[in-house]
Amino acid sequence: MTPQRTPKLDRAQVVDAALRLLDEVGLDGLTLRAIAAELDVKAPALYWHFKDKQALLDEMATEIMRRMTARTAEAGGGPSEPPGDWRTVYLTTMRTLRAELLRHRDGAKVYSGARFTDTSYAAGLDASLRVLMDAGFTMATATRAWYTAYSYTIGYVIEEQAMGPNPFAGQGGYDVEARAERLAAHPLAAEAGRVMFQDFEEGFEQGLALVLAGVEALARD
Amino acid sequence: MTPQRTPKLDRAQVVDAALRLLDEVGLDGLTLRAIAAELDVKAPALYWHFKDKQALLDEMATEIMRRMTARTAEAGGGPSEPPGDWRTVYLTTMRTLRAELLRHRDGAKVYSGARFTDTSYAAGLDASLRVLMDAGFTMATATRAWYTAYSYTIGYVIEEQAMGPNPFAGQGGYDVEARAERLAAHPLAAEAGRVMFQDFEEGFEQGLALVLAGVEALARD
DNA sequence: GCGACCTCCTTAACGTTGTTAAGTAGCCGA
DNA sequence: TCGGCTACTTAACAACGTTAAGGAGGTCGC
Repeated sequence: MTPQRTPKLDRAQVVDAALRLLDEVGLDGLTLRAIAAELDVKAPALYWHFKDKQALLDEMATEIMRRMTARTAEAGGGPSEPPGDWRTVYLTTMRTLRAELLRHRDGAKVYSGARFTDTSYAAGLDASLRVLMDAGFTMATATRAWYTAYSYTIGYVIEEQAMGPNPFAGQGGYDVEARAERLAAHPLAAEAGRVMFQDFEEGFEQGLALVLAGVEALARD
Repeated sequence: MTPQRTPKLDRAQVVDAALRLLDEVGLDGLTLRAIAAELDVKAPALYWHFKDKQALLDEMATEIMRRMTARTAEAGGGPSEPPGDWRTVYLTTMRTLRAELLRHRDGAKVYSGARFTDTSYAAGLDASLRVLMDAGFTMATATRAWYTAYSYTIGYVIEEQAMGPNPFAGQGGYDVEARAERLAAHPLAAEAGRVMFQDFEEGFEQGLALVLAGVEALARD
């Protein structure tokens, strides 16, 4: 199409195209040939910019992380603004993480299966921990509080996205009632399915509030 | 080797061989040809027992789940025995889940990427919820308490196993100090790495205790 | 202005993968 | 003895990640 003069591609363009394609075809359908086609290029061209497919996936995960820290920073105010309550920062960080993972199909799988290609996550983590420690937490407790919510969020979104290819389908993605019928012999488990898989948004908030309550309980030891 | 008379294989043997091979080669190396070779059989033979590879992976995840519920049941006593404190049951369930995921290389990835092939998980879930509700929890709160710890455990083990191919290597799998040096500009983030990645066993326990504290806080609303 | 060089892509190909089609050895009931 | 079912084999296919070799287009030295 476009005649394209000098360097057609750079790493950022490839990552953008790959993330765009991911939403259409999912992680299983994300082939190098398809990504290359999206960029009007042949597959081996990608090897000029990335060592192999895993390196591209790593960069995609890093990009997701960067967008999350950027959004967290603007939500929580710049470094010179007065930091809000540590609770607000804590909740906002995890909500933003989930939102950014949900933004792409199989986002949590891509994210959790990769290693970051740079240390740009450190600034955000540092800021989060600073807020907690300014509130009186020790290093160890602040880290544990952060990592526990982090693990919870990752695990929650993985389960959430495993329910259906498109999380935007909401309660339509998975037939909760059919599940309940199958489990007629175990009424509690059947009813639990309705609680767990009906409203993921609300479910995430409740679990996150639970974790926060645990942090507060630990803080007043 | 063995002459093998009538039906050489059944589904359970294939699943066992696949789980055994998984520990050696990891999820990426788990090919149908390799699994078949393990069973002295050619790859297409597996299609007699499973619709496709995903069906085999689903069965593997289901088997992991079955082993977990079995171990949880024997740890928590049979259905007729007096159930211990709900806290004990809650903690034991999640510890057993983690232990069973760690038992196989990439166990958490296999587990979280699959759908159960039967409803055998329902009995265990039912029992767990029953204990919580006998302790005074509502249906909604008991479910939320269970699913939050479940998500946390899944997320934690995924991160844990992502650190290195073999979790048994312990602190040797990932160079924590090299990470700290890279993050010299962000001292809190650097130190956090030591807390998060040094001792996964202890780290899991602390996070689990945190979640439990949150459940208790919610219980006395 | 010309050849050498570097950048960035293409064409061609390789080995491996999941999967399907077709065939076949052994058993079982009629 | 025959037909048919079960449980496998052999052969083959398209698609995948990846590598090797080459070529177009620009830049630089001289």
